[in-house]
Formats: sequence, structure tokens, C-alpha cells
Amino acid sequence: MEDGLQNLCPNGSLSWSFAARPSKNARERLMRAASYLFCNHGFAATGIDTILARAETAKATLYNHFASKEELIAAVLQAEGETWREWFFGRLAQVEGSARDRLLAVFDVLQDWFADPGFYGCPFINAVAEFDTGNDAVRRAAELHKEHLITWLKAQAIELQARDVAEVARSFAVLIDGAIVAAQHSRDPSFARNAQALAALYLDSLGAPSSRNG
Amino acid sequence: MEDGLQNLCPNGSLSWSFAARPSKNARERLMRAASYLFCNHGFAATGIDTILARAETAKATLYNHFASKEELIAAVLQAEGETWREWFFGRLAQVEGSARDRLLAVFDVLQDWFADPGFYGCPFINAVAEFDTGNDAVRRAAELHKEHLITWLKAQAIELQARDVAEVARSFAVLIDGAIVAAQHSRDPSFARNAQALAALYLDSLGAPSSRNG
DNA sequence: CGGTGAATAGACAGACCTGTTCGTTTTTGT
DNA sequence: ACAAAAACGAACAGGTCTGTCTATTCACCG
Repeated sequence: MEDGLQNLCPNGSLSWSFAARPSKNARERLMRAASYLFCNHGFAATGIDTILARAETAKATLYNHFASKEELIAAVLQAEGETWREWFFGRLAQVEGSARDRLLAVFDVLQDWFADPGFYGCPFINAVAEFDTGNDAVRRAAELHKEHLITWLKAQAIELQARDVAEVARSFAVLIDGAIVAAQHSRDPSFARNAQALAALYLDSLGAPSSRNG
Repeated sequence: MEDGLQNLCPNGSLSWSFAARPSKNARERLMRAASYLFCNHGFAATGIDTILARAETAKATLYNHFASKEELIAAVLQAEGETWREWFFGRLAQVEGSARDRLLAVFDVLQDWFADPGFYGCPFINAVAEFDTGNDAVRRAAELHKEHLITWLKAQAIELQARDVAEVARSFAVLIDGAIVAAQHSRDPSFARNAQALAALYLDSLGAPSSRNG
């Protein structure tokens, strides 16, 4: 109770989570508290009162900002996804080199994410696992998030002059999801290295048969 | 209410789920109903009364067999894992050929799993997503399940005369988890094909540098 | 037939959860 | 400084959840 959630991300360098951003008004306090609790303890398992206690906010204030818990969940997922993507793609934009370098750097960035003490898996993967049937807003939010990722992957594949751009994106999606789940379950960030090695083999196999840039 | 859960698996050929096995006494009816509901609608989202209604069982009977809902969840996960592994490894044992053939066949079997209408992702992945913090029994059940899988993968890697057996198992774990999650989210079983292609490249890379069997 | 153990229906307790309401206090903009 | 807006505390309503208990009925088996 006495500590905020700054210790989730002490130096701010890994501010991929919405919960780690500074707060001012009640709405942001609510979002931060809800983000932290939803991502760490699950969506259904987190009650409104727990969120209110952490945010130090009155219940009426929550329901002035959000019509229901479901709407709060949707807002949290959207904000969490946006913050994560800014962090993730921002890191990748700093990579100097070719599209191949950026695609391989994906797994360096992922490993940093996995190593963060506040890592409890991808919120979207976890949310879909919980709400697969019944909550369409959650599933749509997850689809949107994955679409953004796929779009970025396809852009890299185009720059690679890959023959089948969609297939490249699908293969990387498998590697990324697999690394996330394996790291989450084993609490071992170095699964990112295994995924990276597989990605390198895959990229090699793309270049070799066609050798269109020679 | 009028239909049982036989339509989950009409011909019985895909009886990977405990919920699809025939029932006799009340305990098995409860396990079947709980399996189905937990795997399809989530663990926290499924109430005791819903399970009782589906199993056509009195509440006292449930609490005569299981001390609590948590214990029921643990029992369901254990049974579900056991049934799934029997089905999965049984299918793979029928594959004629080398360890390489069996390792690639993993993704054929996975694709059949993904294509089943009763597929809602891996129950263990979903359970860990829901109970990551707090429920140790669930996490231990998931670890045990993954251990069985890793053991099998390592056995194949040994037969392959791979240099680093553990690394082979880790790489396949990434591919399997990734295929499961990607297929679950997109409802597209063919992600198994992408994982399979990556696995084939990986196995090729193992054989090429050492060529120890020449 | 009779007895034993298990399953049944159903009411109940107690806790928890979401969401509402109301009067008061604090903050904020001008 | 003043007025409007927002947040506060706290109680309350209605529902649902897990788990307990009781009294009755069923099934099996000697």
C-alpha cells in the first residue's frame, strides 16, 4: 500500500506499460491501478474495490469515467496496447541497419520485455485466454493489436523483397507468440534467443533460393 | 441442455479432451461438465451451479468428491492433460520413420487439434494466463504438462544425435506454443504449417554443420 | 426383502461483486 | 475570491458466488 508502482519500472527506461506512466487526475490513477492489477492478477480476479483502493479513488468517480467494468477493461487494453507499441516500435526504429537487422532485433527487445519484473505475459494473450467466448470487445482489441504488429512485420518483409509477405508475417507471429508464452511460463527470458535463432534461419532461407538482390 | 457434449467430438476420432469421454458415475459426469465449461468459458467465469446443471448433479455430490472448486480445477487440469498427452503421443507413435519425421509430424497433429471445433487453445496456457499469481496448483500442473512434452522432445533430439538436446526442445517449445496461440487467436489452424516449415529449417540446420551421421 | 451408502433437491449462510445514490469537500478556472 | 466541476466517503441495493446442511429417494447387494 505504501509503495506506488514506480518500482515496477524504477528507472523509466522500460516504460512499456501504461501502469508505469506518471499520473495526475483521477482517471489516470484509475487506469494505472487497473492496468497493474488486471495484468498481474487477471481481469475477472480483480474486483472494483481493489482497483479503487490502489487508485485511492471513490467508487462514484470510477463510474463517472467508465460506464462499467467491461468498459474499463477495454480502455485499459487499448491504452496498454498503445503504450506497448510505442515502446516496442520505438525501440525497433532506433535499430540501424536493414530490415533483416530490425526483424532480428525484435527478439532483443522482447527479451528486455521478458526480463522486466513486471512482465506477466502479453495482456492480450491473457485476456483472450480469459474471455475467448462472450466478450467481443476484448477479442477485437486483441485483433487490433495483432494487426498493428502484422502490419509492421509486413512492411519489413516488403523491404526484404520477400516473395510471400504474408507468410513472413505469419511465421514471425508464431515466433513472437511462442517466445512470449514460453518466457511467461518458465520465467526464463532467454527463450527470446531461441526464437531469434529460428528467425535468422528463416530469413536465411528467404534470401538463399531467390537471391533476387544479387 | 438437451444435447450432451458428444457433438463436441462426434465420431470420437479426436478424443483428446477428457470432456469427450463416456461417463458413468457422478464423479465422471462432473469432470466432463467441468472440463467442457472450464476450457470453453474460462475457469473463473464458470460457476459451480453451471457445472452442476450440465452434469445433472446435486451440489452436495460435488462437495463429496472435491473439497473445493480449486481442487476440481486441479483435477480437471490433470485429467485433461493426461487425456491430451495420450492422444497426442499416441498419434505421434503411429508415425513411421525417423525422429525427424516424428518431430515434423507434431505440427500435423497440432493442426488436427486446432481444426477441432472444440479447440479453444491449450487449457494450461489459458489457466496460467488466468491464475499466474496466486494459484500454485495450477502453475504446477502446467509445469508438469510442459515437462512431459519437453521430455518427449528431448528423446527425439537424442535420437537425432543433436549436439544440444535441451536447445532443440526449447526451440520446439517456442514453435508449439506459438502455433497454439496464433491458431487460437486467429481461429486459423494453418499456422501449424508455418511452425512446421520453421521446424524443418531448424532440423536442416542441425544436420548440415556437423553431418555426424555420414 | 431389508439395509447400507450414495445421490438427490432445495433451502440457507456468509461473503463478495457490480453499480447507484447522496450529501460534503476539494480542486480548478476565471 | 467566487462559482462550477469534479472527487470524496459511505451507505445501500440487488445479484451471484462458494460452500453447508437436511431430509428424502434411489440403487445395489446379500
